[in-house]
Amino acid sequence: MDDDWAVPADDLTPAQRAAVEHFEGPLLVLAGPGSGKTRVITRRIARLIERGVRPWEILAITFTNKAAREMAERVQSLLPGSRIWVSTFHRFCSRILRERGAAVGLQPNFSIFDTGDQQQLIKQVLHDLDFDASHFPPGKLLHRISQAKNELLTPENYALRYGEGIGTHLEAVVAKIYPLYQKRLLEANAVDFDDLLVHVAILLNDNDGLRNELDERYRFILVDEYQDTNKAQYQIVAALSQIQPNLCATGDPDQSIYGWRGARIENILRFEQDFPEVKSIRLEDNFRSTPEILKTADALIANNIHRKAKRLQTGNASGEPVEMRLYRDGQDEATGIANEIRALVEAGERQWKDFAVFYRVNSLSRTLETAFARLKIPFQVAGGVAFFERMEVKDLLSYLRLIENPLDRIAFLRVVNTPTRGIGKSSLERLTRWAASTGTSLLDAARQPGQVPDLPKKAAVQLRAFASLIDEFTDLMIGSRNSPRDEESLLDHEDVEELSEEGHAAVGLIERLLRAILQRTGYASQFTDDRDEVALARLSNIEELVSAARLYDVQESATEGGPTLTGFLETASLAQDIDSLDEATGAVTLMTLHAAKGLEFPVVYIIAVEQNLIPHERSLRENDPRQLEEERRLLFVGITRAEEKLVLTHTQRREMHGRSLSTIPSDFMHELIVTRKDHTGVDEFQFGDDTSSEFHDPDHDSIDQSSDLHHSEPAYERYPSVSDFSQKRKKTKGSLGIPGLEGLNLTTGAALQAGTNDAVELPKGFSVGMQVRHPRYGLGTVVDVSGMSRRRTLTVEFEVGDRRESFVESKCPLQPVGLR
DNA sequence: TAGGTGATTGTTTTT
DNA sequence: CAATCACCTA
Repeated sequence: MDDDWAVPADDLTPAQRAAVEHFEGPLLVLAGPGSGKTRVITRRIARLIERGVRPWEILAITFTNKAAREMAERVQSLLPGSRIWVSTFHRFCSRILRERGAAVGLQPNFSIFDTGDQQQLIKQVLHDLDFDASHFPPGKLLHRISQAKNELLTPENYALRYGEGIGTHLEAVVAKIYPLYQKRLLEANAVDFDDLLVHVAILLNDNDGLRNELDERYRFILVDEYQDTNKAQYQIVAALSQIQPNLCATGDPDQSIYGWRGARIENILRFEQDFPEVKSIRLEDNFRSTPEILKTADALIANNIHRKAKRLQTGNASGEPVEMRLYRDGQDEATGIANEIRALVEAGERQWKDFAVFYRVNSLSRTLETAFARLKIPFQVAGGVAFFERMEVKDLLSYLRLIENPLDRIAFLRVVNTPTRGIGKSSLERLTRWAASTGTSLLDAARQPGQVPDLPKKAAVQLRAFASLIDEFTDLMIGSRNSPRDEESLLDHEDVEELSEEGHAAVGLIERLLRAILQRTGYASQFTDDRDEVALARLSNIEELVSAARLYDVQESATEGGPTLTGFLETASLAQDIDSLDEATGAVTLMTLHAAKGLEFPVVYIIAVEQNLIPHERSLRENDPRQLEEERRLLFVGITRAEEKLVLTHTQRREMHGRSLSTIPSDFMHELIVTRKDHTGVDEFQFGDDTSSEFHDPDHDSIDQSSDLHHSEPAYERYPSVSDFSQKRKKTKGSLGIPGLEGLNLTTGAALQAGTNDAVELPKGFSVGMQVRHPRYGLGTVVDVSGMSRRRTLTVEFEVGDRRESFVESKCPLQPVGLR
């Protein structure tokens, strides 16, 4: 959707123009998919500025960082020099809290705890309260606490509502855990994701002065994706729109897909009651998709009962029918899609970046990734194992966190013995206990280990050394801040040389700090000894983190505040999966349906349209029609991302947790207007040499069973039996335990998995000289085999890049080439 | 104390 | 199949 800013307002529809031109007072824009909502918002902001509103009086909230960045750029390019602040709710709240958090007990350098940090913290709390973590899974407790926070329930109020004897057993436990959890967060000068919103909501609620000040300051507020705001976000927006009710909410109830994390679709539905003076505008013309795609989207969403009916119309030219394909299994599905994409690109019809593949759960990306890699198709994956959550990245970030916020006990415990310094579990236990009893922070306790009873001498020495190390880093940070161009004594020769080779670019604050940490802790050398895949991946992640730091340094040095540790850590904490996506990159995009919101692609595949995935098993459990409707909306969002071509797929069998299970078609299948194609009779090649022209176009063999299967059966009467999942698992489990099989190395673990119910497959039996293929490194030759049994190790020389790698046979993703 | 092993466990989606 | 965890040994 390219905006042509040169054209004034005559490229807008009447409805769009009305939204752009509306000046003061509340405005609700109900925007169907592809109706030019983003363009309306940017235009509107520009128009406000034209009318004399100061850029800093405008607050624009988007759903993603990426959208925020793009929106700021668009406004900038429309009205050069007008910098407006666009951000996500979480980022906005974080900024408020850095400035005004004292009232809720936060210092400006507070840490933001991610899910992993929360888990650690809740485990400590359970430990301290003598609860058994195995009986009260931390994840469940955290979920409850999160729900409570989303409802703005403080620990006290939660206890009042759900305390002993009032709620369920679990709730009673949460009522005990939650207060201490919250106390520990504040003691660590930290917040979790929910707190960012909750603290601000409470701040605004309790502090009229602050509320009025900010209300006046943000005269015009625009909130996108309003259908996905939760109670806290609602309250924040409402609090800032009292004196100046110039609130513009945009969104689409049919695209509300975050109910599970507290989003309230009602917020948008009742906007008109909340702001009686509201001007409401509906954008119903779709400029994105073909009529075929729109028709199937409309047919699907029409099955939602709790919904305001809406027209979806387009003047776009007719295109291909929407396809519903059946494959045999996930492998075939992935290979089939990969082959088709490759063929279309090679025929010159499409570019790689025209394609996107969506799936319901992240785990479905793996098969796709492997197939794409094998067929040498460039692709990018949104999310998956997020970069900032990788172990080595988190370790290094934890050093930074501890430097920034010495009270951050989670960060302390993470790095105090990383890399190992001989500070063991029991020493830390003693340290922690003493610190708690004296009210000392862990880092301060480590500075005076002599005070801690029963601490082994070695541990005491090491703790003191660790504390001085952190002090060193802190000095470095302060020093750098004051004189960023000083020569760094902590940098070793290599770094200095590297620097001078790169010219005179001064190393920025964060990069300098990271390099110092790496150098002084020897962190990276843990991985430099090994030459295995994992170690290499870790090293490259470290590299990537340093690059990210450098990028941040460079970008921020242009701003008034310059780079700060807080800023960098915040960027890392609030990073989103899709931030890293790059439209310009010539690659196919893989992502979850949730991540797809707000995006568009010429060709879209949605895979695994199967019962228990779409709709997801967990949304069927409680037999709650509202949850089912959210699943339907999720599929609706996916479908409406497609511009020209849409292919939905499902399979007969699907691998889950290493088991192959037969699938049930999605209930939504019958609600869609699609052309069905059967690809199960087709032999998709698996290990073929892809230099040959063995490509098999499935379409030529496929049977067009029927077109337009549009049943009108209501879906809600046919909930599936979910239980057979676990039953099947138990049944097959026993057959795997064939005694001695693995020890004799008759076969690999992977082959065993594949051949469970039928005959055990032949062993892979790699031998020297054999041609093999690796999903990432490509073709290679086995040059050495050593070790026995499960230690059996292969060394492979790859054709590309002079690469030589070793793998443990039972674990490596190598495939023999030329075997069937 | 560290590192490895075996066993058990789980599990949507994300800030 | 992972990731995590409790336990075991050097």
